[in-house]
This record gives sequence, structure tokens and C-alpha cells, in this order.
Amino acid sequence: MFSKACEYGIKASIFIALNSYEGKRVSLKAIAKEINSPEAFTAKILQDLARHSIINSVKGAHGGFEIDKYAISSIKLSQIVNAIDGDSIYKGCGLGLHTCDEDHPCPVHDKFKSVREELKDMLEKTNLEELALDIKSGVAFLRT
Amino acid sequence: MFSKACEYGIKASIFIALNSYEGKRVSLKAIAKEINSPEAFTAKILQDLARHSIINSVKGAHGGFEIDKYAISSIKLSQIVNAIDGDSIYKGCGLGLHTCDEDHPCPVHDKFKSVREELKDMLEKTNLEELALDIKSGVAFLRT
DNA sequence: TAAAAATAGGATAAAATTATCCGAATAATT
DNA sequence: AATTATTCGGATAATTTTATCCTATTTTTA
Ligand code: FES
Ligand code: FES
Repeated sequence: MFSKACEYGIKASIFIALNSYEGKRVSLKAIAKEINSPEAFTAKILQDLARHSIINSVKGAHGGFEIDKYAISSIKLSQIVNAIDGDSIYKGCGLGLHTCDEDHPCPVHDKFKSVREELKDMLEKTNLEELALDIKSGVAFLRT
Repeated sequence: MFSKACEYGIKASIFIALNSYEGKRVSLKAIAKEINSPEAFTAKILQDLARHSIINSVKGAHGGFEIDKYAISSIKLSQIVNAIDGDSIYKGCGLGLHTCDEDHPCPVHDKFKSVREELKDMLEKTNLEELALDIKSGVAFLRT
């Protein structure tokens, strides 16, 4: 469904959010360990998220990644997915036609529409805070 | 959402079904042209579908691909997707955890569940016949 | 000011997906 | 029997995605 990069991006964001509530910055190393991802690859993704202003990165000793505590509840899953995978999952044709167009639909267009709408809705309505709280309360997990 | 291979496989199956209603076999060349796909790559996918008994292939002059006319309405989109992309789209964890497990869910598990269920349902309920008829009646298209 | 602890980012490599080429096999037609 | 029209399948190549390595830069601390 999502690229590996996007999966890592989502998991990393959740972990950063979790720590940001406690005012803690987290290092790349700690993130990669927690979400079980390759360190250098994860670094690229975090840079990407930082460029999109979804997370903040701080260089130097005592540096790391963080998210403004008061922004966490307003960051939507869709922003992360969009920053990394782009919008083709919402907007692209399910059968790869050049554009998804009501007036020139592919054979699965109508059937797909509701699924895609639901996915879009879900991503646009789900925020980082709820996801982070599920980790904190131990009802959800970031690895294996 | 789906791999290119799967997109081609679905479109090819629809085109083959369409012709099979009229008792016509279609050649690889005709298929690739119709669905705007690379010929040799499409050949591999068709072989795959044939091995999964979703389509029949006939070698030699006057050969080509066909689907048993009476089977068309019973072939589900899910069978095609499964043959080519496997079942990870239904069964795999949305965040790439080793397994999607109710008892050890990832943070998006609950949110994803309904989207995935709807996708699964749609794929399992949609058959080749309805898709082919939309092409025949001109309300849907296989290219650009 | 030097050392240490971080991220940034360019260059590369490995793996997976997508795409191409070509000879072998098969079947109908001449 | 030869020719022609096909699919099959192995080898290879191109592209994209995923992953790694190394150096530069920034910031804190001693
Ligand atoms: S045209 Fe294919 S999904 Fe809309
Ligand atoms: S555990 Fe991730 S989707 Fe079920």
C-alpha cells in the first residue's frame, strides 16, 4: 500500500511525537532502533519530513528530531504520506491511466472511488496524537 | 496501489474477456496495443495468469489468449490481484510489521482495517464480466 | 579553542520492479 | 514437408526503490 519509506516515515513521526510530549529530542540512532529501520535510509526520510516542516531537526550535540508539542494533534497522516509518497494514492487512477477522470474512467473507477475516498478520509482525519497515545498506552506497537 | 504488472494483468484480462464473448482469441500483440503496455513484459504477466488458470493460452498460428465464456462472470478481481501481487494488500500490515495481528497491532491497524476490508470486499465481489461490459458499452476505457 | 555529538547531503551499491531480446516450441496453413 | 504465426521461457538490461558509506557542517560541552 505504502512505500517502505512512507512506512518508516509514519513510524518515525509517531516515535518523535511520543518523545516530544516529554520535551525529549530523539536521535536518528534511537529512532532507527525503535522502529527497526536502516539508519541511513531513515535519515533521508527524516530530512524529507523536516524539509516539509512536519518535524524539526536540530544539528549538533544534544541535537535530534522533535515536533512542536502543540502541533502534534494537528499533523495528519495524510501530510506525512503526501510528503513521502505524493498524492497518487488519492488522485491517481487505480489502473494506471494517465489521469483519473470521471469523464473518461477506467473500468474499476466507480468501484475504487469509495475505497479511495475512505482511505483519503482516514488519512486526513487521523492525527499523530492519537497514534502516539496508542503506543504510550501500550495498545499498539511500532515493531515486529 | 497495485504494481504495474497487476494493472496490466487486470486490463489484459478485461480485454481478453471482452473478445472471448465473441469467440475470438486475442494475440499478445493485440492485447499490448489495446492496453498500451510493453509487449514482452505483458507476455510474462499473461503466462502468470495462465499458470494460475485464470486465462487460457493457445500456442501456434491462430493461437492467442482466451477465457472460457462461462467462466468470465465467476472470475473475481481478487483472483487476478492475488495471482500477480499476492495477498499482502489484504493481509499485510499497513506499516510493514511482520504480520498484521489483532493482538499485536501497529498504530494504524484499527483505522486501516475498514479500508482494507472494503478493498478486499470490492475485489472479491467484482467480476470480470461487469468490467468487460463497461468497456463494451463505452462507459469505461482501457487507455489514456 | 578543541573535542565530541549530532544531522546534512553527495556518492555508491544492492535489490526489486519493469522492460527488452532472442531462440525454442507448438500448431495451423500452404 | 515447409512456412508462418504464435506463445514460452531464459538471459539480460534499465529504472526505481531501498540501503549504505563517507565527509562536511553545526552545536554543545569541556
Ligand atoms: S480512472 Fe481509473 S480510478 Fe479513476
Ligand atoms: S498490524 Fe498493522 S495493519 Fe494490522
